[in-house]
Amino acid sequence: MDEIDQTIVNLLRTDGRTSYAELARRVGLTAPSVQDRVTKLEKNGVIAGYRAVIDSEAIGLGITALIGIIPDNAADHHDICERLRAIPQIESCYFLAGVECYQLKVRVPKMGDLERLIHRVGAIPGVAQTRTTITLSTKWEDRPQPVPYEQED
Amino acid sequence: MDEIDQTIVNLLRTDGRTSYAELARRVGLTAPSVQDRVTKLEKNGVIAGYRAVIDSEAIGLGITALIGIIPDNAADHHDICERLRAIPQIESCYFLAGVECYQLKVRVPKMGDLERLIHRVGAIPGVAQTRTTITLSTKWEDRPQPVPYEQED
DNA sequence: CTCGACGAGTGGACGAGATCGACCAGACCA
DNA sequence: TGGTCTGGTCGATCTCGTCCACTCGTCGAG
Repeated sequence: MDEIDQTIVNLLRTDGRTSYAELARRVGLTAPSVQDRVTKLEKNGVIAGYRAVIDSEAIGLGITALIGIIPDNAADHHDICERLRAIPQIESCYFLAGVECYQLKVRVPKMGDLERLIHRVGAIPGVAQTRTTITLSTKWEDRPQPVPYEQED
Repeated sequence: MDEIDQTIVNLLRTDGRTSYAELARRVGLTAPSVQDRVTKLEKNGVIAGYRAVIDSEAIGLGITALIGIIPDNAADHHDICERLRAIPQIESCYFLAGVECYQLKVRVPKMGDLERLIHRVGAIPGVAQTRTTITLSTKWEDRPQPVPYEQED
């Protein structure tokens, strides 16, 4: 993970379809060696994948909400986590330090879907309470910040 | 935005580097026509971009936190939003319905960076109070859910 | 000091993919 | 009926991805 790798990561982070040839030009190497570096970054898990960024409203997922989960004392966290994972509408799931020990980011087409989703989450054993907040607008999301200068891997 | 477009979007959403040729095979068209569709989807803003998914710990951003902002009565939301946008560590920013009218997702290398960040956010005019929650672990993040069956663009 | 192994990069060759222009078929409408 | 528009195919060409052989430092062992 040297400076060249960082540049590659930064470039792919802002445009995941940048070709190896283009990356090679930017970092001053040839395409095969860049490809080699990228392959290693993928193997090491530094690059976990590539995604198209989709406008969720455009594909009918107009409603975004945040759901906090307060567990009860007997909660089996592994079980809760697996049950949450099975719900496709939950796009992100964070385990938090606090009373609300999970926060979910969910997207649904309609309010009715959100209501059903909240009930489904609330019905998971170990979930004592949920607290849902609607997002009125997303100012921005997953904006890549530059890789800070990094020691070693 | 017909069924073929949805398939293309779903494929690119899970693997943003899928080639046009591969997409063409999957949807039963030729590469040029798929390319044409993708170009239109990009123009329409349905596809907003492509990103490599990076393991933030691997690049030295080991700490993720959620910061809620409670504004005061005189808050100028446009101004707050712009000042927040200027802070690179804020990867996502949602405008919420609730007492905490913004929620930020931030990533920093060290706890000290988080502390400075909280002070910086708290110093923005119109911000009455902030509430920060550390994420102990990210179970998953930005998992693409399939495009629901959709009426029209 | 020399030898061999190894990691990282280069250069060339070849097949696959991207891209462009020309052409075609069906829908729609005057 | 004929014109136009949209969305598709086909084929040519150029670029890109990918594999392989080779080179060049570096490093440790003998």
